[in-house]
Amino acid sequence: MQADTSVRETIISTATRLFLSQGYNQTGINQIIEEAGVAKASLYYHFPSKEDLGVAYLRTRSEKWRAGRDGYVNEGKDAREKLIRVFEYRCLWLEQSDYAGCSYTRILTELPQQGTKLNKQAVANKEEQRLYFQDLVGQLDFIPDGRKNDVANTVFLLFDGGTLQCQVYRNLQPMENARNAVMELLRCHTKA
Amino acid sequence: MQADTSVRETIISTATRLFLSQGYNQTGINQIIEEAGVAKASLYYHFPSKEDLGVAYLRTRSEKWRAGRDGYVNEGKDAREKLIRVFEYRCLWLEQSDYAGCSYTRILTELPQQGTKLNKQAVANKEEQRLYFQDLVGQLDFIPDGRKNDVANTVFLLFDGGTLQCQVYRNLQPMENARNAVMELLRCHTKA
DNA sequence: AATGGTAGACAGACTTGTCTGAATACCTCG
DNA sequence: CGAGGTATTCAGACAAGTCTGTCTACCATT
Repeated sequence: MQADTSVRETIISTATRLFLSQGYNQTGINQIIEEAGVAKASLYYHFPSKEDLGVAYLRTRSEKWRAGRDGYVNEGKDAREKLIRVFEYRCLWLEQSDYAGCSYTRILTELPQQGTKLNKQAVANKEEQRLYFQDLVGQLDFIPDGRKNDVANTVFLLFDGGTLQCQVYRNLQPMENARNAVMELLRCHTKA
Repeated sequence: MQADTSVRETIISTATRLFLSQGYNQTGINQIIEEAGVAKASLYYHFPSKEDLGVAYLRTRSEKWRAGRDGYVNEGKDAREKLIRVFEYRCLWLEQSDYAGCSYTRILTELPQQGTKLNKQAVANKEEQRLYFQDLVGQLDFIPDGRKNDVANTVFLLFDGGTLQCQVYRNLQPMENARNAVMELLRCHTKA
């Protein structure tokens, strides 16, 4: 088999589909290997345990998200436009996964026990998200330095709230509301 | 046994503690009966299945939340104060559960399969939450009728985002940020 | 020979739910 | 008050199925 359809990647993409649609805990190893069409020994050859597969799933998910996001967002001409475009790309992203929500959050909710490899990976991914917004808001020159943290926090809250509610209601309205709220928030700041 | 320490309620309160700290899927019937100090037959006498226990758990959680919230919130003198107080009570609530987040959201994430009793109950509880904010924002007379829906949606997004992030980061800062964002949002509308 | 893969039996632990059989509490009616 | 019937609770064995992970034995390509 070629590298782009290697067994390892087949396993990850099948696991991704199942974890997103059914949840991590409700997806068994046996279902993954059956639907991926690989042997159990092959799975355990590439991943020492289900948890390690879970970590690889989160890492892959994060890479894909960042790549797609950056490609879409960087077409915005300034930081303000870019920030709005994050929310618009999020809509595409959520639609693609059939409103599966945020994989990091879902893992954290399914496996709340702190300190495990999987939990740590999810927290790290969430942190990357937070820093991304902090960085982008930092580039908004019409916001005074003393207020940038507040704005970044609010944007992050709206992003997480929107993602969560899109998952719950299975449509894009909450994310569009979140985008509108961010636009309104920035408009308020240009006036004030 | 008296009604206030009935076996049924002991089971629910033990299940609540375990579901919140470990998650629904990762808590077995056997652990619940052991820690509650009741016989397995007693659990199945009161609840036909684990899922029914889960539904009772969500209902009880919702009742307690609404009672506590209303008691705290109704000390506010007007709708604006009340809205802020919801976020402040949420901080107390989250602290009490050791940052377990929103039980409805967690169930929806752990059991994404639509149509089950438990999933339906969780969606219904979330809907109650949404309507509560809609009602409260509707009473804000300084907001034009045409903008009330937008404001209510934003408030709901901040509430869900704050709850989620408090769960992730295990501290109250996100909820306090959410409260501040709501105050700012309302201030913006009094000016505009 | 080494590498990466297949098929599937198997171990051992865990899951929910059922069942037996007895004991206790409560409530109503005489 | 007392008796009988009903509702509730107990302890725990058991069924039937699930789960992760191990292992053997074999195959194909390099």
